Amino acid sequence: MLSVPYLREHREEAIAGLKKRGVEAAPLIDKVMALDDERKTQQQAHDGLLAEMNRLSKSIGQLYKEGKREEAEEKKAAVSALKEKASGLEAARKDTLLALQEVLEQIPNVPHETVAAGQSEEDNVLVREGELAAAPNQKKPHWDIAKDLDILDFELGNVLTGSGFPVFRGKGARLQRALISYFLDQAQEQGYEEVMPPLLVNADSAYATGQLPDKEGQMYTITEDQLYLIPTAEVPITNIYRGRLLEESDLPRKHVGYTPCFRREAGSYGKDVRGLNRVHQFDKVEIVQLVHPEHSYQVLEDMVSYVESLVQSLELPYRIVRLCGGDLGFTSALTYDFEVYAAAQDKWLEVSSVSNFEDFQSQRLNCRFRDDNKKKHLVHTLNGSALALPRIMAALLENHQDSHGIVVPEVLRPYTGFDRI
RNA sequence: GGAGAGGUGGCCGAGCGGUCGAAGGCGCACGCCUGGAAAGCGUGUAUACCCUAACCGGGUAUCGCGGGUUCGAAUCCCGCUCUCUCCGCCA
Repeated sequence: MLSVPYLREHREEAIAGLKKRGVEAAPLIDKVMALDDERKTQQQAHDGLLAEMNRLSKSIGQLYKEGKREEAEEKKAAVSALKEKASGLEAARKDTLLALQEVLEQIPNVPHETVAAGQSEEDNVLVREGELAAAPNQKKPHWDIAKDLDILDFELGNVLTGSGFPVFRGKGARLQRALISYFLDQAQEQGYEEVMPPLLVNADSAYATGQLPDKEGQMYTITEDQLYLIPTAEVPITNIYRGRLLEESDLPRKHVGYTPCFRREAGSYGKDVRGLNRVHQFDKVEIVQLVHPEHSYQVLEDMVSYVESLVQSLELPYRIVRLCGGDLGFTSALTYDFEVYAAAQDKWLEVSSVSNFEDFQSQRLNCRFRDDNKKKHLVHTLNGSALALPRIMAALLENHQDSHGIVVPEVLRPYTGFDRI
């Protein structure tokens, strides 16, 4: 979330920026200021009272030592009286703090200056486009080819779990694993440290990366233990740094992780749900960086280039768009989406989202670094899918098909052990 | 899951209910010393928020977390949590 000092010092900038999201921020910011002022006043009163009580209590000890019992008893009564007053003040202060928190949680991140105003994906800006390869001579949707080749079973998933839980099998499963290994190996070459995090996280973690409270309905919940299935590896990986104080020389921290991701996708029934286009459990390799604020936008571009190189290496037609204000995630300041073209469906499928959150996440994460002067600053966090598997699989099947089956891209062959399906 | 032991500052380690944000040591920083270094000596060395022009000074809170007792708690009581040891169960 945004910090109060930021909102104080950059009020107009924040209002203008948030307008690009269609958010009317002025009333919210005013409320933040008012609550913060109230909080300060209350703290002053409360602290003063406590100081008085502390002074008296100390003197009581002294009085007892000197044997002045009566005087001590008098003071005891005085402190007791103050105590009641103090607890009232404290309750009020807590309420104010909670109210302040609540308002802050409603304010999304301020979009970067390059973000266009806009309401939906219609307003996203095309950044660049890969070459469109020659269309395959056969155009079966991936769910049909997959069935023909017996590499993917949607019906079986229905039996085991429910819709949106496909079962990969045979060469399909092998291809899936090849993609994961390939993506992990590539990221390691770029200096990302691999991690295998837990797939369940607690509420603190979900809160720090912004899944709670805004996106609670999107996560599967283990109510008995108050845990959440991760919707993305971003959550556990970023939370490695929750509450941490780093040295400037520790930066950047670069991590890559493969995890299954679980999403309820509530409210999206009927929208592009065929085949692998939208599923409840999917595999994804995620890259995460924590960097010095001065470098975060350079790093964002680097991450975009890296993801682009992955998509290119898979010989898929792609395009990169810069999300407009309205399409931007709550916590992001700037996001690039990667879409690949699925030839048979004649559709663009989102396969990666690369974002700079600036210090919006680290504020909640409370992850800072210390510079040479021992001053502490919030780090900037970034992440990106590199890549999300199902739609990559869909695009591979649709774009690399011929009448005999599927041609496996060159880079994956060392991993699959076969060049055709 | 059961039994026991324990969680104190960057680390180690003291701490009777009162003047303890916390002895001492190590480490670290700066200074002195030295041709230079080591040793030695000296000084300093937690975090957050509030007051303040101030990274000077002052206030409040923090000794795993949360409650309670008390005029006053690192010190007493209760709950939780984590670590270690033993037992049970188990991929």
